[in-house]
Amino acid sequence: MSHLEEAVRAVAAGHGRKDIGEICPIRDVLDRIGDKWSILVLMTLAARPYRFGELRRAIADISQRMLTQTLRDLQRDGLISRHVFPTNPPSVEYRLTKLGASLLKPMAELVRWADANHGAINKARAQFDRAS
Amino acid sequence: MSHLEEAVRAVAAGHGRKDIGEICPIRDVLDRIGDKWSILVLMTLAARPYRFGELRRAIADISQRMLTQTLRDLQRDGLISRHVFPTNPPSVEYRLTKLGASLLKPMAELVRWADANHGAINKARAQFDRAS
DNA sequence: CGGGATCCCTGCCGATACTG
DNA sequence: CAGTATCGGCAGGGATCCCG
Repeated sequence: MSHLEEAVRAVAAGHGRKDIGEICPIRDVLDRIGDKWSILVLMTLAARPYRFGELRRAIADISQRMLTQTLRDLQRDGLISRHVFPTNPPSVEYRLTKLGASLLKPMAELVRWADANHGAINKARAQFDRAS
Repeated sequence: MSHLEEAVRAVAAGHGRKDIGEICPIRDVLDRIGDKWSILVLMTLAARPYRFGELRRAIADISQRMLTQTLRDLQRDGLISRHVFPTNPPSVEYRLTKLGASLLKPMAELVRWADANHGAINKARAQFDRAS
């Protein structure tokens, strides 16, 4: 919890900067966690390597534009690796890096929490909405 | 990890629905985690209850519009509670609920991960950017 | 003090069409 | 197959003004 307190105090101090990312690497990570598709891609790749089209079919709702962009961002952050096989037609495979795999552990904690508590959340929402 | 696999397979199956939230409560939670201010507010409230103006000063970069909205959403989800004291001028206090406090634990894991690995991420980014 | 209402602009993201 | 390029809608969120 001391990391939290640290971050909090850094923010509380104002710190003279505009970009929270500068004082708090957490934002950086959360921006990736928070975006619409990153997690889904990482979770899918947790099972095994996938090719582009495979991923597209596996996630289904994602547009190819977003899949491309998400993959590039994840690769840029070193969370997945990209392997091109110069076949014809070309074939590209994506897989988790060690870094990416290590992120899955804390993420699984969050998933477990969500799974265990989304009932309570929905109840709270219903009650809140009833009161207004 | 079985929850992950489950979610993955549910998504992979297509499932015939458009809204991921319906098949995967994770999205619900992640949307809140991912938004710009929720976590910062929760982390701040982890230390002690805060009044509205106090929070505003503590987080500093947040606009009062977003603070209001973030607090309402968090309250709606049952993560924080709101206590009005009919003094003059009025005084409103926010504090974590048990549910909110329980979320802080898995979040701390993520924070720890981010803290431990943002160096590797930045290195990966720099290398990726150099290669293009 | 603790908000609500309004204006406005930026960036996310989907749809579509094209390329090696 | 595995992308890139372009257009456009619309929601997130900042700035500002107002109110009890």
